This record gives sequence, C-alpha cells and structure tokens, in this order.
Amino acid sequence: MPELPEVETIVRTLEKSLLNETVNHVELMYEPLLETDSMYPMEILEGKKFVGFHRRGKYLCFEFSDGYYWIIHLRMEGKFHLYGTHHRLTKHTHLLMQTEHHEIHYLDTRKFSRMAVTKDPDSYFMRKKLGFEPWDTHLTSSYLYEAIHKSTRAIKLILLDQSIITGIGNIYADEILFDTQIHPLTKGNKITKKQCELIINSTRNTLENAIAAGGTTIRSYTSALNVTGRFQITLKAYGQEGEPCSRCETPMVRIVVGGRSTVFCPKCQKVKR
DNA sequence: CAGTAGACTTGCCCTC
DNA sequence: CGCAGGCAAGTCTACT
Repeated sequence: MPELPEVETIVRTLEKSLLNETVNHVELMYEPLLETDSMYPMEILEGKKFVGFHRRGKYLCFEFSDGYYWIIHLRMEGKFHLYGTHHRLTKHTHLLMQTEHHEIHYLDTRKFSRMAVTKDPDSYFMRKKLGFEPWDTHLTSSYLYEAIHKSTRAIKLILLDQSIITGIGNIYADEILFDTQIHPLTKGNKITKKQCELIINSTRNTLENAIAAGGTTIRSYTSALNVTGRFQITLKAYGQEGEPCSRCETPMVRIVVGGRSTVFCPKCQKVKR
C-alpha cells in the first residue's frame, strides 16, 4: 500500500534510470486507468523525454519535455517494473512504455489506480484539494489546531483527510497516533495545541524514517521496481492486533473507525472524549 | 457546510 | 472442494 514514503522511494529510484531518456512507444492496455478528464491520451508522450521526477502527496508526477506531465496515483497495488530488455507481460500489466534503454511495465492487480496526462499540474492538484506537505513550513501547530479544533470527527479520520495534511494513509496514521499516545477516537475538538505540535513532529519523523528505510513492505507490496523488501521498517501499531505493545506490553487492540481498520494500545493511548 | 455512506476493484482468507 | 461473503485500500460522489 504505497503511502508517501513508498511513492517518494519509487520516484527517486526511477529517476536514477530514466532521467533524460526519450519515450519511443506507449501502450495503455487497460484504458479505464486513464482518468476520463485527462487532458491528453498516453500516446502524446511518444517522442518526449523524461526531464523531472516529482511527488505531491501520494501522487507520482513525471515531467516530460515540451511541458507534459504524467501523474499517477498508485492506490493499493499500482507498481512499476523496470527492465533493460524486452520482458513478457503478465495479466496484470496494464501499461507498457519503451525508452531507448528501458522497458517500463505498469502493473495493478486490482485496477484501482488512476493516471492522467496534463500540461498544467498545478490546476490538476488544485482540483484534488490537497493540503500541506508534511515538511511545508506553513504546516504549524497553529494551522493544524485552527483546521481541526471545531471538528467532531475522530483524529484518525482527520489524519487520513488529504485536504489538511497530504500523504498520510492508514498505516502511518496508526503509527503516528501510537507514537503521540493519542487515542484514535479522540475528536478534533478535544485535541490540544500541544498535541497538534506532537502530531506534526511525529508525522515528519515517522515519514522520514520510512523514506530512509526505502518504504514499508507490506504483504506482496515491494518498495519499488526490482528492489524487494530488503529494507523494512518496524511497524508498532498497524497490523499488530493482539501483539504486546512495544511500550507497555498490553495487547494491541483493533477497532473500526469510519470504516477503517485501526490498531492502538488501550493503555498508552487513553486520552479520549 | 460538515460529516457520512456507498461505489469502485479484485485477490485472499475464512466459514459453511 | 467449491462457494459465498467479508476485508483491504484511497478517493470521489451523493446524500443527510
């Protein structure tokens, strides 16, 4: 499940191989992956050169010559396989892109991911209503407090709301709440300004550590391309139901918050209501 | 307007 | 063993 650290890892990895390569051929085999309001078809990228590699929230953004941008959201299982020579396609390979020295396969077993080609990435991301990047200097405890102090929603759902802070998914939301010892059901209007500061610091630390480790490896998910789960960070909350809390040994508990599976320590993360 | 619920998608796991 | 059903994820749309 690629969240911000995984997307960052993929972008940086692809940059090493693909910078300045020209696209010779593009083929989108499963057309619904392209958003219906994409400004251009995938084939427009033929003859264009990879000139920049960016990330915005959980979106990958490849910059091409002549001002084109290919933007992709991997959702659950979108992934790239990069080959030096021709490689056979699998039934989950939905896009093929050939450059001078590489063959890029895009796979998505659940066909859940989406992509678009545009010349105006700013307005594209504007429409997605993304909040601040975790390291944006505008993301302060005052901003976060103002954004949530009247909200009746659970803090867990607030962390997943991409319009406030962008990049946090279900895995890191649980990790951040465990780290800050905040109960996931705590309402936004019960979060103190001090806790807002803790949340921001923990978000940055947690995501930085994950990026340094090359992204989390969950189940079948491989961090990027041919790089498999060699690196793996230890998750203290997500998926740890029934395991002893790493702080106090109390068995971790799983609940459902807004339809999202949520794991926390009932002793360490007491603050509620 | 804020908040919630359903749709989308499909492989996997569990129960019957 | 086959099958039905629940679950997982992030985002968008529709509704209260």
